[in-house]
Amino acid sequence: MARLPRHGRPNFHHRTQPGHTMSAIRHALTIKREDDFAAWYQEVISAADMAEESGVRGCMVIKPWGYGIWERIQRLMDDRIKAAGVQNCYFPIFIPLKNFEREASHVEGFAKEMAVVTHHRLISDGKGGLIPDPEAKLEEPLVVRPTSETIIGDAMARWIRSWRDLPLLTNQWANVVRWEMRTRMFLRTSEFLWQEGHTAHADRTDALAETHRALEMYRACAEDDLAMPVIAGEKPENERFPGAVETWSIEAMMQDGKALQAGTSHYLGTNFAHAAGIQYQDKEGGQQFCHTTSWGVSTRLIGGIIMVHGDDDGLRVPPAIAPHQIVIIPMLREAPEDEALVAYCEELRAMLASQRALDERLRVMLDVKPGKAAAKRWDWVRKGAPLIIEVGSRDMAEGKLALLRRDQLWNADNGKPAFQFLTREDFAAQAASLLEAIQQALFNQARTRRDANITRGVTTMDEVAAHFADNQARPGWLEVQWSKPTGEALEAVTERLKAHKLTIRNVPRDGSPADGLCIFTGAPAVERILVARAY
RNA sequence: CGGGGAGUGGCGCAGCCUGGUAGCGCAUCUGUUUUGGGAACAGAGGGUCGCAGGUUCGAAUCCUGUCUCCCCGACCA
Repeated sequence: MARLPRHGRPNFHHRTQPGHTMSAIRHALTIKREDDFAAWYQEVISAADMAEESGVRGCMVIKPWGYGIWERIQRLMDDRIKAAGVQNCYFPIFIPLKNFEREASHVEGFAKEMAVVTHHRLISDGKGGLIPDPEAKLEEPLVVRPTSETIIGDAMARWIRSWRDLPLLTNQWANVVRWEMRTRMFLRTSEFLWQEGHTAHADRTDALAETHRALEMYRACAEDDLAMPVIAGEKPENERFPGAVETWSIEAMMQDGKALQAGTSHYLGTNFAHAAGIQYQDKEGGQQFCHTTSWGVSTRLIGGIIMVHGDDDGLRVPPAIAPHQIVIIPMLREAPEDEALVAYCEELRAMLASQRALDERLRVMLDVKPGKAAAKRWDWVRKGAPLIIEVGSRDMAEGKLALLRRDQLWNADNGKPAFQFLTREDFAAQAASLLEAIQQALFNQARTRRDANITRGVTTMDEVAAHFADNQARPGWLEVQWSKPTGEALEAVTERLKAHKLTIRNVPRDGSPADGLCIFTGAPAVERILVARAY
């Protein structure tokens, strides 16, 4: 597959549903999840018109539907951030190289993937092209931020004088650049959009509390807003953020059973405080180093939404983050009667738009773009609008409409779209609760699938190997017990896991205590870990 | 960054080996007939064949370089 699949009307794959009589569903996508998950993922992005290639390696153009979803995530996350007393700021995209040299493990972690600006002017190369002007070389190269700990650390050092200035709670919404070797739309792009929280505290206890507050905020956003169940826990030492003392994550299970790190929260100790000189005078008059944290979620979340909620007909957007929760499609015939039909639909839109669901006003779109209703319907199916309404002139005469729930698209009996016909008033009366039901249903489906694909009780590496050999289609995750080796012993463990393409995801925060032996060493286990293949 | 594959109208592809100046399906536009659930027929528009060099009378086709995408690996908040 050299390019993204088409998103026009597919050559239909007729499929007989097992257990049903001769029902053949004509899906809106050409590729099924079970046939080629990676190709399916790309087809969803293209078919839902979320993003496209830009021509620049690893960088994508995020189109209105994809960006609209990001704006919804931003809005809801920003509300949560501000509710915690964190204030938004903006810091420069260019960071002096020397900033990175101050924190050894930080630079070691990021040096391999940093974009560097070295010149500030172009000149003609004499052959019709442009080259950086050798006379315009920067005295000190500037790094395009891969993350902003170092430059925000400088600011914190300036802003913090006394214990009264603490805690200092900041956040910024920004783009960052990491020169990735292998990119995938939304999941790993060279440039991505994110939010990075940076906080400074008087002591370890406060900083750890903030680390956990952010983690819990991410769990709530993922589960309540994105309908994406996650497991919050601590990363093992080999997976820590460069420069962190503790790294915590939320991990979500994709429909192919792989794990996606959907958000991270780091306790940075005093590492960055020492590097940048972030100090305060305590109540006794002594100078103390601050304890800092950082935490972030990115446009990667959108990739997670696709792989958690998407189906063989495209994306399914949870109502809380759907740019349009309800799309009304009048069945226009390019005739005079269209005017009355649009008016009827506009009245419906107004009835809905004044209502609330999921603590917000309903977002309703009246799609009056010219074109056949059926074609527009499938466009919105592929985009994943939660509720799709079609109204024809006869519906209007009867005061009715046709309703299609994106999460219950097909009538299993005849393989046709499962339209419900109801009066405009009846629909308006239940629209809000329908949206809330869809939000819940998407979450429940995802949680049920995840829980069914976490395997516990595996106690030997032979069983691990057998599990992944026997369940290649969707191996899911394993929860195993271990003795938490460190240093070289941990490296030996990760090497053994790597043989099965496995990684340690995290130590679930709410997991049961250990009661057995370490699967790697046979020593008494101290905690349970999640092991999985990952994006 | 290593190995493999691929770039030809909006999308999916054929043509390339054996150079002769671009074709198919879908989509789009127009017309007609239809139409209550993903309409049919007819006609039309749309492409400097990723980009740059080279070979040649002539390059989508052969050669070299380069960019981008996909898969596997390494790497990776």
